Amino acid sequence: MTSEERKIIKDLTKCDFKEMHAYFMKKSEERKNWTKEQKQELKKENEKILEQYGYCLMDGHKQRVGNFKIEPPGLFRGRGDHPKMGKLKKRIMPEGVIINIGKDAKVPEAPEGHKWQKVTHDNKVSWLACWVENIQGSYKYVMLNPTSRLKGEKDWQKYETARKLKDCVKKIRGDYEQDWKSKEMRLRQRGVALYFIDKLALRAGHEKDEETADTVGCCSLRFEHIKLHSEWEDKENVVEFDFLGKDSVRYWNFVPVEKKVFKNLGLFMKGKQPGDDLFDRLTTTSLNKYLSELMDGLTAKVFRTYNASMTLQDQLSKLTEPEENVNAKVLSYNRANRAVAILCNHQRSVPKTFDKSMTNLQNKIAEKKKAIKEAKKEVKELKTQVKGSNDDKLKKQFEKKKAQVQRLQDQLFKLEVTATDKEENKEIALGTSKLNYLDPRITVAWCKKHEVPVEKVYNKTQREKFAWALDMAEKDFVF
DNA sequence: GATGAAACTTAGCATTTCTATT
DNA sequence: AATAGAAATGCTAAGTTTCATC
Repeated sequence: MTSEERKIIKDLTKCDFKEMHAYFMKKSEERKNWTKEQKQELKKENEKILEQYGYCLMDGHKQRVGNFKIEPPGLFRGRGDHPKMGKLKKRIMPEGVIINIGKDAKVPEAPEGHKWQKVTHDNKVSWLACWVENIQGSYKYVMLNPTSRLKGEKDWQKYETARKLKDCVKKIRGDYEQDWKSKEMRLRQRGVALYFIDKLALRAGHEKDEETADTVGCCSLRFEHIKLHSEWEDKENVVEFDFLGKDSVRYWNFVPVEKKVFKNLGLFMKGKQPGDDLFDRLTTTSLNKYLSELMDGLTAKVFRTYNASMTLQDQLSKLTEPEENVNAKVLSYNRANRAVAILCNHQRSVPKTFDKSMTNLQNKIAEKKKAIKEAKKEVKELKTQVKGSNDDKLKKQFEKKKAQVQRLQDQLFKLEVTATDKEENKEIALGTSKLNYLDPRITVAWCKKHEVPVEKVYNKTQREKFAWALDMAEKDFVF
């Protein structure tokens, strides 16, 4: 609103937005009712746009660009209780866009009547274009698609760093346990924080300003975010975490900890009140500085990658039964993936259609069971008929029916596995960990060992993204 | 040490596309 | 061929990390 409008409108709850809402509902309804031809036409248009703007040439190789469309104007929502919710996100004009391109490359033309803010040739960064967004004043970048060589190499590097941590994690753990009894408060706090980051896969948690939603990570935990329970459900020294993390997703967990950790936390909280930092002597910068001294490339987030991938490997070996069929094995894989998602607190809201699709699935299962019952009955009948005759045709029919029963039973098993998987996955998101935390070489090696086609666990895009790991499938890789 | 710019990864949800079923 | 439901993809916000400057 303008300042004039703000004088008139002071309480949004007194505004009636029904007309606006109806307008957009109508728009979306209209779009839904487009004819097949119109939809085809739109699809073609989009393909043309992708062809023209969706690729770039990097070191002579054609690469897919990730986000080549400028973000359109609109109302900023933000996640959680965001102080800037509802602000107008302005349209970006070419005059606000910087182009980063090879020295000798042809610079794309700005839209007619406009100029780019600047054209640079910085080959030390990966972005192709950038602009400053008006809500937070932060930079937005046009970068390459995850399937690109550049991103793939970066991804591989990330997992190599995590693998390196494996060799020194024992020492690091020993060190931070020592720090729990240090004379210096700073070191005690660092020791406990690092223990949380390692054990619970918490994010680093840097300080944020008042202009963003109030969320925290490990280093920014405050007094009110934990509660100490000397006893809780027959366990001792339990820490209750309750805070909003990235994207305002709630982290709520009861964790039994070592006595020394428990006592230290009591110490850190002494004399403090809600609003005070739990780790007042610790910042992400100092923590990362310390970590980088322990191992080249080590930062707080490496622990998340490391523990996620280790959990996957560990759970895969525990859950996979070599004698089971492919569907059962895929369920085991998903369960291992799920263990990681739970560790990393990757939640999702229950899909709107969850109950309905669950019911549908149950109906299918019931139908299948009925079909099996009937087929079995027919098998039985045929069996008695076959016994009393020498009819080859009848015998063939009998064998065929038996095969059908087997097929139906396989289908039933698959449905039941799907239902179990779906139910267990109701409020858990697997995608994030699969895409960002799990070393694909573990997955690929598991597929090979257990004769599960890679397609069962990675879709097309994922296979493209992890092409570098799939290529290594010939070698037996152990994390 | 504090602060902010810069560049990159990670995140959940809405929309779009695909697939199976009728 | 139409349609519903599932799966894939797009979108862009929200993190982490590093580096420069005071």
